[in-house]
Amino acid sequence: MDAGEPRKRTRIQIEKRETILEAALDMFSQHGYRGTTIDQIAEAAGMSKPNLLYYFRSKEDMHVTLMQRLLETWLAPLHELDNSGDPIDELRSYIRRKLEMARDFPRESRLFANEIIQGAPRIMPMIEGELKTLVEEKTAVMRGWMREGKIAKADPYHLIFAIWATTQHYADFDVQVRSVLGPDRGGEGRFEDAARFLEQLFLDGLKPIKV
Amino acid sequence: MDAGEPRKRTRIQIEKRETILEAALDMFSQHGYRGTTIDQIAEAAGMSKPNLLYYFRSKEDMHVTLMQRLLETWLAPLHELDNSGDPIDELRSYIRRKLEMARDFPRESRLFANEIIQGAPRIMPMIEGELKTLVEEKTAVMRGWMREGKIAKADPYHLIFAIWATTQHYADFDVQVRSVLGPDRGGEGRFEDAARFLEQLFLDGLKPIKV
DNA sequence: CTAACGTTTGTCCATTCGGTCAAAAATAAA
DNA sequence: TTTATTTTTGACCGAATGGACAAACGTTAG
Repeated sequence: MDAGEPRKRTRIQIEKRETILEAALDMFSQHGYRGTTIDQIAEAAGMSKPNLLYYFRSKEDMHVTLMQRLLETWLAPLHELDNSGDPIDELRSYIRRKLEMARDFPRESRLFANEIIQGAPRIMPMIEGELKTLVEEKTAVMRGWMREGKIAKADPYHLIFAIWATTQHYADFDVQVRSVLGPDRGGEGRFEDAARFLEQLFLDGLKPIKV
Repeated sequence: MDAGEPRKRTRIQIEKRETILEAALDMFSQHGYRGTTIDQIAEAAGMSKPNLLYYFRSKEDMHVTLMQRLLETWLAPLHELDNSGDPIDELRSYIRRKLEMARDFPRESRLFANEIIQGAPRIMPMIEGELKTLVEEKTAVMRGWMREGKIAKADPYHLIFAIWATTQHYADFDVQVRSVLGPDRGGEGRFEDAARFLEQLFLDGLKPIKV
């Protein structure tokens, strides 16, 4: 979006832009793009609307900026999936990292979910570009592991979807999860319970152990 | 919301209300509550805005009506989980039914997802009521199966979450799924692939088969 | 036909929202 | 200090939006 010159930014500009993005992330992830008003963001950021618009040309400008940063963070765990590591350990670690992201960056997860659910109107290119490329690379890795008999044969695309779905669920559907678990089991411990469960699910499934 | 008298409805009223709800479901599931305008719904329903407002008092009225119907449909598959059936078959069937719902009612799934992601502002009572009760009932069933050694021991709450997450993913994140799978694998067959994968995942997991 | 009731529409309104602008205030450079 | 530059704000604007309303239109029962 930045045209021409590389725009050197003041210290104040850098700081305030950060403050604004933080507030925008709060609002966008909670109310969605259309559901968020510039005034809301401005108030959350502790400044007036015209002031905010001095740092970001438009609402969409903020959203785009957030989205660009987001995908990077978001795909990091998958990037780390290492071809040369022990396959089972690598899968286990990937699931754990992804679950940690759901725990530590729920706003980012919801922002992403909001965008995808509504047809990814603003980030389709990134989905079809970076994300798709990375997934292709990692499914190839998994296929290798399957060929070597290190993990069971299964569709690697759907495996990745399943990992995404199960982990992000704890961020995106947080209120439902907490509500269903109730006050006693819905505390912070729910992530550890989830981690234990998911490890078992992905490694052993649910068939009874044969004796 | 209906006060006092049980309001007998004309044939026309019944039909038009249905048409409107259909259009509203389309719009709400695509653009979210705030992102949808009454004009959009009216146009999709083929009538004028004031005409639409003759059948539904307000935008929220439509949304609430949709939500109430939604949860019923949504929980039906879990309702069918039968204590007296064969546990493995029951789980398999539940997963399949849930996946079929994602395939056949993606708009409903997205509507629900939108609502939950944004903190369930309009359906919290239903989550804490019907949904929670049903989940408690069915987790008890599962615990019974585990006690009898019919399925492996695992946290039944998180098991239900995992089934919800993995199946609904194919509706809610549809554009991402299709985009990643590409034109050749992203066609209608993706649901069959998903069904196969999920069955394997939930029953056997991914550890290599011991020889 | 006519009265009663159900349906539809054009017009209007208050509010909200994204965004502009010029001018004031603060800050940094000279 | 003076000057230049950056930051902040109050006032404003046009478009969009949710909704009200009365009048017109259609339908049907008596």
